[in-house]
Amino acid sequence: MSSIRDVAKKANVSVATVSRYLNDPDKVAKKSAESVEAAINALSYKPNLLARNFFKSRSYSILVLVPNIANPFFSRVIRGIEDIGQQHGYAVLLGDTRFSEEREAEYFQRVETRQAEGVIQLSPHHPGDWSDDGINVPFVNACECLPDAPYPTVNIDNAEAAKVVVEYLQSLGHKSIGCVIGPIDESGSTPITIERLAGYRAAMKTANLEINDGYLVNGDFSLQSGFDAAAHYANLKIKPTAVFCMNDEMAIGLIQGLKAQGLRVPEDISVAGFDDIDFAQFSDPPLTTVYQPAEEIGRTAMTVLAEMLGGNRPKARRHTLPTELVVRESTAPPRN
Amino acid sequence: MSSIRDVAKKANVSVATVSRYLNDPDKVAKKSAESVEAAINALSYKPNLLARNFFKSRSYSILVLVPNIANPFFSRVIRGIEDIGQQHGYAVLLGDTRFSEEREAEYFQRVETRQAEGVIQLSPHHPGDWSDDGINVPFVNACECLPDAPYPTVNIDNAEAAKVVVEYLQSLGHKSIGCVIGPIDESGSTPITIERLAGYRAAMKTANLEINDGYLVNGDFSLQSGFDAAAHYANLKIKPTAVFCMNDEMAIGLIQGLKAQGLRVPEDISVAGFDDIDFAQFSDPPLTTVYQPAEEIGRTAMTVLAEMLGGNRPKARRHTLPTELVVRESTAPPRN
DNA sequence: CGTTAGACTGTAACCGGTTACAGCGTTAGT
DNA sequence: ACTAACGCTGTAACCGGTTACAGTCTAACG
Repeated sequence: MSSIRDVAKKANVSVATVSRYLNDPDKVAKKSAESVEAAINALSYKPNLLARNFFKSRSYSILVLVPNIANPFFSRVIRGIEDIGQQHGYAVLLGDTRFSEEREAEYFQRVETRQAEGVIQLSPHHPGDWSDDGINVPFVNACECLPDAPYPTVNIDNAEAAKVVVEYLQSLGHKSIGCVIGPIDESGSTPITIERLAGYRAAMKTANLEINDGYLVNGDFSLQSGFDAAAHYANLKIKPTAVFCMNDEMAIGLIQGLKAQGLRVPEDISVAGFDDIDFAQFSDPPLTTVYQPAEEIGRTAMTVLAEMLGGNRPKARRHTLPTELVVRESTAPPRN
Repeated sequence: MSSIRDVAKKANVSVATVSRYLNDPDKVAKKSAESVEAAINALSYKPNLLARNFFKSRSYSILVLVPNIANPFFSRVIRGIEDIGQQHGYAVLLGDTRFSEEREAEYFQRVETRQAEGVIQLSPHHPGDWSDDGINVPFVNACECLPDAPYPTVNIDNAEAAKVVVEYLQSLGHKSIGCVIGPIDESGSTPITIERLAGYRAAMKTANLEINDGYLVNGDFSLQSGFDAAAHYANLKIKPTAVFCMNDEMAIGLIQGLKAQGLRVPEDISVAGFDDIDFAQFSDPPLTTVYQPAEEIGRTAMTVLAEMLGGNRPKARRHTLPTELVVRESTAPPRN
């Protein structure tokens, strides 16, 4: 493998000239530039970025911590991150933590050892979970943000969005509205579940509607857990006439489960989801849900991180992106 | 930021001793080890891996080129790659190429400049597309392999798997069997479409069944393209009684499209997919498809790449993983 | 012609690890 | 007591870029 010194020798110039040619060609005389170029081609020289990055003490990489990359919502966020990252010259290091804090910590090491310059976290964990002395690395949280986080966050107004969905169900005339919730951690670090639940409760309270026992079912954001929830609802003596699911997978699973139980959607029970993943539009019936700008969340997070890495204080600490209720056919007025 | 020399000074030993302590603690006397440890803690020293990697001329990263990370099949493959990569100490650099060869080339630069040690390609492109002198970097292709590729490949027997699906449809009594195919590149570099099509044709030929004009519809692996294909089939005078789709998204889209056209699945038309993504089980009706071991493909690809990076010739050049027909309810015998 | 500014270039130090090699002290063997 | 072997340690070169600084050459100016 040829080095810059080989090129310099071949081109009869100094290494400094070669380096300058590579980084700022205007600084070298045309004649030198030509012979350097020729030497580079002759040796098919590629600068060793390991060396450059070492000297500059930069890795031009950022780490994305994601609990599950197979989740279509997260993978869309990552697309957005990747897109802007690429534009700024940052490579994306993937950290699929599989909900394991151990793996998360392992990955976080990469930053402390300079292999990544910053982190975008898609889970609700604080980086303080691993190092006591606060956050000493550029860090942005997207999607699941703890309240009053001491770092920039990019997300949507989960409580408000959930409230809008539930209010929409109420506007159709529903009074018994169930909810399939996401996982709840006893440590309380599951903000999106908590926030969306708060939105649900707020909407119910404002409308003076009661939340019966059995309306709330635990899920884990998977299709299967939505499917399983159907059995629970089917067994209730007084069934809800509508169910809000905290993500689209659970909603789609629930719809299938309800059908398996002999219930029709939306005639017997309306179902609404959250996220608006691609499949929402093609479920049967097409799913009423809340659109979350997944790629935009990723793009914003990466933009903010790039700002921080560029040495600037990010302009805003909290970025709240708009959501939009998408009404499709899985919701309808209740039968009288 | 403290360096190894700071630690050495504080611990009253040489940098060599500190380095040895970090890499092979048995080599240093207990007394030295203790003072080094104390110094490391006092300074909260973290070795600069940029420096280490530079010296060792290794990045401990591999690059994954994927046309679209938001595709649930690919993201499962990546999970597998990531899992094994982590075990071997390799970080995964994500390269979402968005089907752009330009982006692909940009990412490939990372390898030539030593920022990644090897590549796992999930598209059908040869690395030779970018550099003329063949493959000089550890390279593994997964999912979409060109025939006679001069590098290790990990995939399934696409033709055989497609044949099995179509034969299953035939065994139900179907004689008019359509096919929603994937994108076909005029340059011919779309192996999975070509192979699955070959399997479809082979099954039809063996059964002495004709492939009418209009049976084959172009798709692009998206839900929407499957949905659109439904209109085409609905407009045919003689409709197929069954349709094989080259992936599950198109199959799910097709089912919804057919319903929108007033056709019932499977009563009027049977539909089969390919991949067995999570949503297949929860479509309505649940989708008959071919299970592809996505994570296992990723794991195998990473294992092979790690072998190559370890300096070993990979034991096998071609890894063909088994598939399995998964019969669900989107397929049934044709009426009368 | 002398001076000076400006364009370009080369030398060598530097980044922070790793490691070859030489040197030291201790112990064991004769 | 001498030597050998062994365990441990420190010095300094090295990896391949970047860049501060000093130096050379040319052109323009008075």
